[in-house]
Order: sequence, then structure tokens, then C-alpha cells
Amino acid sequence: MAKLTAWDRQRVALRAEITTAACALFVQQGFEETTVDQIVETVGISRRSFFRYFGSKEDVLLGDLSARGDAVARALAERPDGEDPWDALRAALVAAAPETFSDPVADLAIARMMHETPSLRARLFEKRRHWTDALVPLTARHIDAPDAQFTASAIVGAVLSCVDTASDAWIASEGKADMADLYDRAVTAIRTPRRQAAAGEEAAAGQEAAAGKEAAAG
Amino acid sequence: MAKLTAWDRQRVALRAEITTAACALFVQQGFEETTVDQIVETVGISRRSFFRYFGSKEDVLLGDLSARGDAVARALAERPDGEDPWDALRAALVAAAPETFSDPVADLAIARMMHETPSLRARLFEKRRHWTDALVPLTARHIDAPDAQFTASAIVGAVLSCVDTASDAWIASEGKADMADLYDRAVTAIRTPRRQAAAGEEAAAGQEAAAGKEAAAG
DNA sequence: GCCATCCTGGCACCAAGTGCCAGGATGGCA
DNA sequence: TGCCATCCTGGCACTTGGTGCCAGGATGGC
Repeated sequence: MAKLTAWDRQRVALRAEITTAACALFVQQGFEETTVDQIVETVGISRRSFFRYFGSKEDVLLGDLSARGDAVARALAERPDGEDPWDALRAALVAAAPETFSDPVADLAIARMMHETPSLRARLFEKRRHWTDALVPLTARHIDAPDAQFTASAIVGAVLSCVDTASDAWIASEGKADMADLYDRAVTAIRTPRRQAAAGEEAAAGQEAAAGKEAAAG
Repeated sequence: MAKLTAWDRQRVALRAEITTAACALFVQQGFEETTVDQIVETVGISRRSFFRYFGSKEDVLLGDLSARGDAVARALAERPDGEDPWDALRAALVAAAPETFSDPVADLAIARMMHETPSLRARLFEKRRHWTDALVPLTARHIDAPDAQFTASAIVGAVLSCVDTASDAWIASEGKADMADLYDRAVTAIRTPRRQAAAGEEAAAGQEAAAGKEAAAG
């Protein structure tokens, strides 16, 4: 199967070299301040070739993120049938964690950069949107309700939102906090009822309409 | 106070004219397929002036979104002190609803465009990130816990995620569904316990754990 | 009527991407 | 060993969004 030609080796090596050089420049002088021409010059390849290896400057940092999304989806697909959707998603996230949020030190700088650079955030969200598309149908399988698809969308959205919240806190903690713990705390924060009255009202609002009138109130 | 000079009038009128012309082109041939030069030519102004009125092509559609965010923040600030954060946020959203998600027909096309165009989605998320920054401290006020800030982040994130889910469904329904109803259903979907076992485990993870010691666990 | 202020257009410029084409390295095959 | 298809590369030209700069015209207070 693995017939590695000289091209393949060269390609992998060059791709790695570009990534290394680019990351060094990014960390050193910032993402937006680093131009593709600079990267190209450092590595010693042509501008045109760079864009053959990476579709965009952002892809140098976000390239393998799609693969990570696939890993989560694969892990989710293997969860047992009757499992609670939250548990299934959490397990899938953890299963893909070795490549999702481990890595020791230098990743903090990268993470902070993604956190602070608009164009990186934008691409990140874009990739994550594809995760969502893959995750929603797989999650719907864990929900028995007439509107399983809708419920699944809401849950997947909330889960990814919790991942975000956890990431933010993780970065704020200088990478010292534990990601899984932060995630669990975020989920707890949104799922724990804060007042009984509210819980009662929301339960009543549930499946059936409940709205329409509130819309008019606005 | 309102000393409207000829400049002001001209500015407002021109801005509106640009918006109208641009939207027409966008709807007609798509957002990405429409170039700034085309817009400029239709309106009869210079390219340079266009970018004086709108910081980017996307801003033509997303320009007033920051104002909407401010409206939500203002509404949230006026909520009574002891109120449940979810209720407060919902009320704030509804209070700002007249400019947040009313508008009858043509908005569906715009909404769908925002939903489908990557660069628009990106800017949208960017704007919404500013909402978050404004909303989190205002929400923390409604939470009494040692980690109110973190909890508030999680809740605001989840609420906006629900708005997203609702928007998606609203678009999917061709604008026929009721936004407030969809939002409530999304919140219910993520806050309703699906299995008791999971609830117990999550509750155990809860409140304490501010930071620090769990870091070692990682 | 004079002058500061504001807005405009036009120019040059930068950075990210893309399409196209010629040329060189690679590897299968005779 | 030589031949040929394949793949990759570099370079060029081009498009698009966006910005800095500067000269010139309209506006409005005095």
C-alpha cells in the first residue's frame, strides 16, 4: 500500500519544513505581520509552490484541523446506540483528544495566536462548521424525539460552544488548567438549573409552541 | 442638538444608496461574485469613497450589527438584579428583537446569503465576539458563584449558540417559523436532562475546582 | 468674500490568491 | 540504456480587497 516515491517523501518533508519555518516567523513577529513572501523566502521555494501546499496562509496552522474533526466524527459513530448524546459527544471528544488538545508548550503560543487573530478565528470557525455538519446526524441517532435533528443541532452547537469556553479559559490560565476539567465545568454551568421557577417555566415552554405571543411582546 | 448639515444629509443618503445598490447586486448575482468595482460603478462613486463608507464589502450587510449588539447589552444591563441569567439574556434578546430579527421578506435572502457565504459568516462571528465580550460581565452579575465569570462565559456562549441554531432552522423554514419559538426550543433542547445518571456525574464535577490543583491532573 | 473644514477622486501600493505555461525531475517500461 | 508519461516547480500575469497619500472642490461660519 505505502509505495513512497521520492515525490511523496519530498512533499511531506517540504510541507513540514514550511510549517516549521512559518510557525517560527509567526511566533516571532505575529501572524498578520508575517507575509507569505517572507515564508517563501525563508524556506527557499516559490510563492506559487507555497499555495500548492497550503490553500491559504491560515492553513499552515489550521491544516490538520479537518482531520481532527473527522477523528471526532469517527469516534462518535462508534458510540453505543442508547447512550446519552452529551456523554457520547464528550467521549468522542476525549477519544480524539490526543490529537485535539494535548501538546505541551509551544502550542500555547499558537493557541493564543488563533485566539487573537481574526482571520485565524474565522477559518477556525469555518472548519468547525464542517465538524458540526458531520456531528449533527451522528448525534441525532442518540436522541429519540420527533425533532431529533433540531435537538441534535442545538446540542452539538452547545458542546462546541463549551469547547470554546474551555479553550478561552485554558489560554487564560496560561495552559496550566486541565482542558477536560474546564469542558466539564462549562457543560455543568449551562446545564445546571439556577432557579426552580425558571426550570419550571422552561419545562412548560418545552416541545409545544409556547411562543408566538412572546414574539408579539417584543 | 441635531444640526444636520448638508454633509450629514448627503452622507446618510449616499450610504443608503450604496447599501441599496449593493444589496440588489448581491441578491442578483451573489455576494462573492459581486466586486466592489461593480458596486462603485453602479452608484457612481469612486472605489476610494466606498471604503470610506464601509470598512469592507461585508460591512455593507453587517454594518448595523454592532449597534444591535449594543442594544442587547443595554437591555441586559437594565434587567433586575436577582434574575436568572437565562431569563435575563432571553429578555434582553427579545427587547432588542425589533432590530435583531424582525424585518419581513427580503431579509430572508440576506440571511441565507450570510448563512452560505464564508466571508460573511466570518465577519458575523467576529461581530458576535464583541457582543460576547460585552455580555459576559453583564451576565456575571446574575450569577452568584465563585467562578461567575467562567459560568457567564459558558452561558453567553450557549445562548448565542442557540440563537445560531434557531437562525439556521429559521432559514431552513424559509422564514416561516417563529424565531422566539425556535430559540426557546433550542434552549430546552440543551437544558433538559436526558438521563439521570449523566446529571449526577456532572453535578459532582461542579462548583469548586476554581483552578490550579486540577492543572496537575492533566 | 475669506478661510478652515470636510469630503471626494485618483494614484500608487500592498498582500492574498489563482490560472497558465514552460521546463526539469522522477519512475515505469521496453 | 533510452523513451515517454507523470508529477512538481517556478515564474509571470492577473484579479480582488484594502490602505496611504495628496490635490482639488464643496460647505459653512465669520
